[in-house]
Amino acid sequence: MVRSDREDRGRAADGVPGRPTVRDVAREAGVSLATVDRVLNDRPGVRKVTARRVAEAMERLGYQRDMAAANLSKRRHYRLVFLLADGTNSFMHMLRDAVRNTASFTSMDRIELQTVLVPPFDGPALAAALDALDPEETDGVAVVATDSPEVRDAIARLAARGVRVLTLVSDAPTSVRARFVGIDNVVAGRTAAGLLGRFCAAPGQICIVMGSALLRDHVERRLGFETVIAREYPHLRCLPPIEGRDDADTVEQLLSARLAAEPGIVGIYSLGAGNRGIVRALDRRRGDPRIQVVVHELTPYARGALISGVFDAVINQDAGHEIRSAVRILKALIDGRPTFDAQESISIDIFMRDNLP
Amino acid sequence: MVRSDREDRGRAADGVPGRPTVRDVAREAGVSLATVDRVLNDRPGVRKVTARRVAEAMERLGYQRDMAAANLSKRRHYRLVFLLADGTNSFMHMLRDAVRNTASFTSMDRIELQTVLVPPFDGPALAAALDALDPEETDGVAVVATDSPEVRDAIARLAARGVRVLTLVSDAPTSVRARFVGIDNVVAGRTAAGLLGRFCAAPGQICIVMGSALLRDHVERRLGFETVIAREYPHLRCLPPIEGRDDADTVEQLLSARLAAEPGIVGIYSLGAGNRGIVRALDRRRGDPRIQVVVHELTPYARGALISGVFDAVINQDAGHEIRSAVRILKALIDGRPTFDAQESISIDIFMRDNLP
DNA sequence: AATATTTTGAGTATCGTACATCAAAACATG
DNA sequence: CATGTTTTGATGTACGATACTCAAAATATT
Repeated sequence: MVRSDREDRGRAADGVPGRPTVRDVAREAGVSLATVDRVLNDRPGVRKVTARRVAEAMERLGYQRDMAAANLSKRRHYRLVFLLADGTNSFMHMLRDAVRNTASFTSMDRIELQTVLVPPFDGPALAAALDALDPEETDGVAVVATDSPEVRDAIARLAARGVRVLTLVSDAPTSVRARFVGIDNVVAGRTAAGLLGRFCAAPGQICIVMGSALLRDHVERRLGFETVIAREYPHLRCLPPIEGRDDADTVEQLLSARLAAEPGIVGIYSLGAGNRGIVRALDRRRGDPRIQVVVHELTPYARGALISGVFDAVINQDAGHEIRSAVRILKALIDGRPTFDAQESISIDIFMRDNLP
Repeated sequence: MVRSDREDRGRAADGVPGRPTVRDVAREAGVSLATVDRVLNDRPGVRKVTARRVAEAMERLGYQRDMAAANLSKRRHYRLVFLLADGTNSFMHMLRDAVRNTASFTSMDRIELQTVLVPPFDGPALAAALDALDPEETDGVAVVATDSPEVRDAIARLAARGVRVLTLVSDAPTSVRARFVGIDNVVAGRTAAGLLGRFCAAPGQICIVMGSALLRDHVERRLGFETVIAREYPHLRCLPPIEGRDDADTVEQLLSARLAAEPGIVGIYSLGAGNRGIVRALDRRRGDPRIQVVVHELTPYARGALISGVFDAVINQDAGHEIRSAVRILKALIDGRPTFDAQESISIDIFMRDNLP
């Protein structure tokens, strides 16, 4: 009753079962190694007929280039740059830590990671940082994008000069970035609404706290959230969002004012950073009926607030996954390889007190 | 205002900035390449003083062996075997698919994956399958363990013959498996309780459906679940669990009987497989007050039930992550390398209608 | 001191690919 | 047909390690 399957594409070449090599391809195509090599690395001096013969031979044999050997030979180094936002944003700090952590493991694979910090919410500064990168010394870039025209153009310039660019966490969909690595923020907003809608049994108002309408991820989260609340939870109503610029003090001030002005608030959805401000604003109005709180990003602080019961749920994206995924995708883009998409989708994690990692 | 950090350990060796190689180590230690190689692959014929000199030289230079080059030279293949349960269990099918998918990508790294299916809930059969593996042709094994003495012993025998063994999804903690890859099932049970406790506002009984008390993961989930319900949701009471053997028909039959016998049931926690049986049993009693349902594993079927509103939440572990993690860990164990633990912890995913991937 | 044994050095081939050079062959052009 | 140009072949070296052989040197044993 024990069945067994081999999952490798074990092909017999000569006597040894190993994978086909360039030599096998050369023999199969009836050309020399040099020609196969020329085709493989598209170097000039091969007629298209010959090139096709080689390609067909590779097809027939199921030839797969051994990237480890190729890189060994090339002494190739992948030089990747991460452009992250500077400032007090805890999630950005987690991304920075993740880059540092990942770097120590990817150095074995000839992948070098570099972090560049730019001021937050500042399109021109980000564009300048992108332009400052030397395309001769950079193979790939992952950027937490501000969705502004300057940034789109700077990405286009980099891409035109042969650098692979992808956006991270916050997208700039109209740019020529090869890919976006991050969660679907509309879905994240919907998820928050699904939680908050169930948690708030009594009718009332929901206060949304966002960082900036310049950040695509914030805009998308708000959209998803408001849509689901309006459609599925008619007993709740969303107030116009507070823009706290991801800064705890600003958030505290604005939210305190709002809470004082609107006594009917039963839930808060904070979709950016500055969670300390939320806790401090809530602390001030002890005794009032319990407000349900859903926030984003499982920072150490948010974790504590979950445990103490101030926050009810946290929507999270795993910074480590995102960095590693960005590295894998950039490497694949640079190698001209396909990506393993199933592995690269970043999931929207829900954390409550009970399933904290 | 733009700061920049290099995260690679860029060391200058000669004129080129590359990493130190065996030649550098040999020079630094004042020995020949052959001796360095002997130390590196602990082959006999090196005095311990010399070995120490070499080790110190490697330390000083920060030498890191280039595994890609080493494997190229060794023509090493990592032969890994996955022992999964046969049968109708959808999650096992997802694991099988994940192995197949992963295999096509790991073959580039000289990693060959093989799947062996064994009858479910059958310790002796699993032990026999483990014993049937040829240690000469197997470098690593990942096994969905039945927590029984036969299996523990079989794992010990394999490990003693030099095969790296880890448990997958369901652990056998007292065995000598090098590691467990999977979620913390006690925490998963607690999470389910946190959800069901909030979803069930009215007092009543909770019906637990499990597969078998032989499976460690099921036992642990039950434990976590019952603990939290008893402690935090006193308006709910857990009935003695139903053992459905992960079989839809059995589950349907037993659950229907239970629902008929106990009219006060307000929630169901299904912690094993056989979700079709749950849906069918619930279909029979249309019109009665809505029962909240939390189940495990986001199979295509569970997905449909979430969308149609029969299930309220699904606790999931990502089969793809688990397989890839198992592969990475086994490879690291075989290479004698440290593992990147942050990457390898499998998270407990909560899915509701709103955040389906 | 003579011999046996262990430890070390030097050299070479190999893995699968990249890349450069030079000569030979094929093709095109006037 | 001679000439020029493009395409192809043959060959060698390199990448960073493994793994072997054979001889020399350093120890250990009697």
